[in-house]
This record gives sequence, C-alpha cells and structure tokens, in this order.
Amino acid sequence: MSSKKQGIILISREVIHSKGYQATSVSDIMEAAKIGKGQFYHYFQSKHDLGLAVVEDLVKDWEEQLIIGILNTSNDPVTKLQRMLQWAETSHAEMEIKYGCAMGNLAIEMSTQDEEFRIKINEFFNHWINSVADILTEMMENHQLDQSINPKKDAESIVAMIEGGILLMVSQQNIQVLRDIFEVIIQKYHLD
Amino acid sequence: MSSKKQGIILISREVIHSKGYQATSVSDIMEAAKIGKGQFYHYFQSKHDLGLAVVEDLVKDWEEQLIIGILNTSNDPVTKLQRMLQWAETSHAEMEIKYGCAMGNLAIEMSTQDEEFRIKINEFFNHWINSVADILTEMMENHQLDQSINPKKDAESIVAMIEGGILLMVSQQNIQVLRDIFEVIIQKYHLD
DNA sequence: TAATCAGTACCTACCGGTCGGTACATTTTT
DNA sequence: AAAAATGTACCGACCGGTAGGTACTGATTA
Repeated sequence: MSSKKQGIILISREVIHSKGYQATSVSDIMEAAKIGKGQFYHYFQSKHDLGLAVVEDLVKDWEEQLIIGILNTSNDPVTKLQRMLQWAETSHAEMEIKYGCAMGNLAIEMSTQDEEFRIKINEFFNHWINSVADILTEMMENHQLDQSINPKKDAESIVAMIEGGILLMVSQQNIQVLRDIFEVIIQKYHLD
Repeated sequence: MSSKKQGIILISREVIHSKGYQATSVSDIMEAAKIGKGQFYHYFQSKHDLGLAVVEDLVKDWEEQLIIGILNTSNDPVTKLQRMLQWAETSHAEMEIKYGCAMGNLAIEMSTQDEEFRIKINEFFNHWINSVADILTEMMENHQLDQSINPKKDAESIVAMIEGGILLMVSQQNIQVLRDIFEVIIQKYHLD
C-alpha cells in the first residue's frame, strides 16, 4: 500500500473518530488530507471502501498495541492487566474524553447498519475478551483469584466496563468516572 | 401537547433508534409517520428540535420505568437490582439485540456533536447511577455487602457494565454475552 | 511511452427547510 | 343568526446547498 494511501487512512481515522462515520463527508476527508476528489477516488472505490480500510487499520493497530503488545506477552498476568487499563486510560485520553472510544463508537454506529463493519469490529472484541480470559485463567491457576471467577464471563464484564466507562466519561465530559470504574476492576481482581 | 405530535415523536424514537439520529432524514420520519412536510414543520421547528423532543421523551419514559418504577420504590434493595437487570434484558430485548441501547447510542452519537443533547442524556445517567448508589448504600447498612464496596464507584461500574454489555451484544449479535455479564453482577452483589 | 497519480468540472439524488395555498373549525362582528 | 374574520392543521412543490460518485484532463514517474 502506498504511503499516500496510508496517510489518507490515518487522517480519516481522526476525522471519523471525532465526527462519526455517517456524519463525515468525503469532502471533509479531502479537506483534512488536502487532496482532490480524483485522488480520493483513485485510492478508494467509495466512501464505504474507505470506512472499511479505516476499521481494518484501527483493528490492526489495536491488535498490535493491546493484544500482542500487552496481553499476549510473557509478563505476569497482573502486570498485563494493569498495563491494559493504563493503555485504555492514557493512550487515548486526549481524544477519548471528548470523542469516546474509536472502536466502540464504530461498533455502535456501524454494527447495525453494515454487516462487514460489524464482523471486523467484532473479531477484535472477541480477541480482546479471549486474551483477558486467558489471563484470568492463568491467575486462577496461580491461585491469585478465588474460585468464584469465571474467566470468560469476567473477561466479558471487564471489557464491558471499559467500553461502558468510556461512554459514561464522554457523557459526563469527565475522566473521573472512568478512573472510578478502573478502581473497581483493580480491587476485584487484586491488581494493586 | 397534541396526541398527533406525541405520535410523531414516538415513531421518530423508533426510526432514530434503528438508524441513528444523523442518518435519519426528515423524509424518513415523514414516511414512517405517514405525514407531509408541512405537518412535520408545523409541529417541529427543525430536525434538531425533533431530536431534542425525542431525547426528552425517551428520558421521561426511562425515568418513570426504571428510576421511579423500579429503583426508587420501597422494595428491598436486592429485589430492586434484580428488577433493574430484568428490565434491561427483557424490556428492550427485541430491538436492542439488533440496534443497541437507545440511550447509549444517542449518548455516543450526539454527546460529542451537540451540547444540548449531551446534557439531557447525562442527567439521566446521573440519576441512574445515583439511584443504584443509594441502593448499594442501603445494602451495606444491612450488612448484605462487604465493606470493600464503594457505592458510588460500584454504581458507576454497574451502569458501565450494562451499557458496555449491550455494546458487545450488538457487536456479537448474541444476547448471551449480556447474560454472562449480568451473572457477574449478580454474583458480586449477591443478587441470587 | 505506459502506467500511475492528481486536479477539476460535472452528474444526479437527496438533504433540511420555506413557501403559497387549502380546508375547516372557532370566534367576532353586525 | 348570518357574515366576516381569524386561527389551526396540513399539503406538496420548490429552494439553495451538499452528498457521493463519474469523466476527463493533465502531470509525474518508471
């Protein structure tokens, strides 16, 4: 893929994150990327095509940063979960407090409208949940958690808390609610 | 308010819930409500005005059903939380599994775009969180919960789990993930 | 010189919103 | 009570503007 195309995708990610996919026009992207219409339609067949490329790029980044870079490493499980929360809070803090989770927003906006978007986004969430479940299983084997934990279900609830927490944070325009929720996670799974 | 106007709001709620606010055109609403453009602009100053009316109507309903009808009653706290989960799962099941939480969707779509929308939606979430926090406090006074619970923070995390759980449910197109998450809530707060 | 890259003019469909006008019920005047 | 005036509900054609997308041209590069 040409670096020019990659650049357009990157800028589109920002624009779509802040405005939403539907509310973002091709002109918005042309303006932000400082390109003409011919150039846009040279690299992308349609707006839908760009949207898909944006989702793929976002998923690829997050898979690398979160799944591979944090969760599936050989660090001890507690450290991995701590880093996950830290990543969720800091690496997006500037943008997310205003515009929310790029992945979650697309999930809500597009899952109901377009099956292709939904499947790509869902694959990421499943990887995330499964990776967290593996870590919880590891912790149980180490007797770091009591037996009432169900790794799969608790992993789902942790991801739900993070995504729901970001939703509440955006609604309140205050990061404190997300920190509160992370504290609850830290306490339940003894991450301190 | 005329019942005609109320009817348009009700139909608009459904259309906007399934398509999102931005993706819903005034023509979509005219068609669904079987009215002409003149009628629409007789009752509403603008699309934005309709959107606000839709949010207000939604908030009013949920305040009545959830806050007043379930959480702020004189039932015992465990029953109230059980009913809240039941309400979240059943009362919207048909629509929500496909289209998600009407409130959460609007929160994500509109909070970043329009301050008026954000404030109205946020007020509801705050009422919800505060009502749950009161119930958790009551449970702690009854020694039904251990002292590690922080009512405010745990209430925030419960609401986040519900909203995040619905997000995951829509992404997976499967209600099981929401049931799993509710099980985690039930276990932690001894709601069985 | 081919293929790729980029700019611009332009297409049609649709957007939110306005406008002139109609039908009919209610109120006011005579 | 009849006539005139006013108000409310509603219609659908139409407005300027913008949407996504196409066609065609010229520039750049291999």
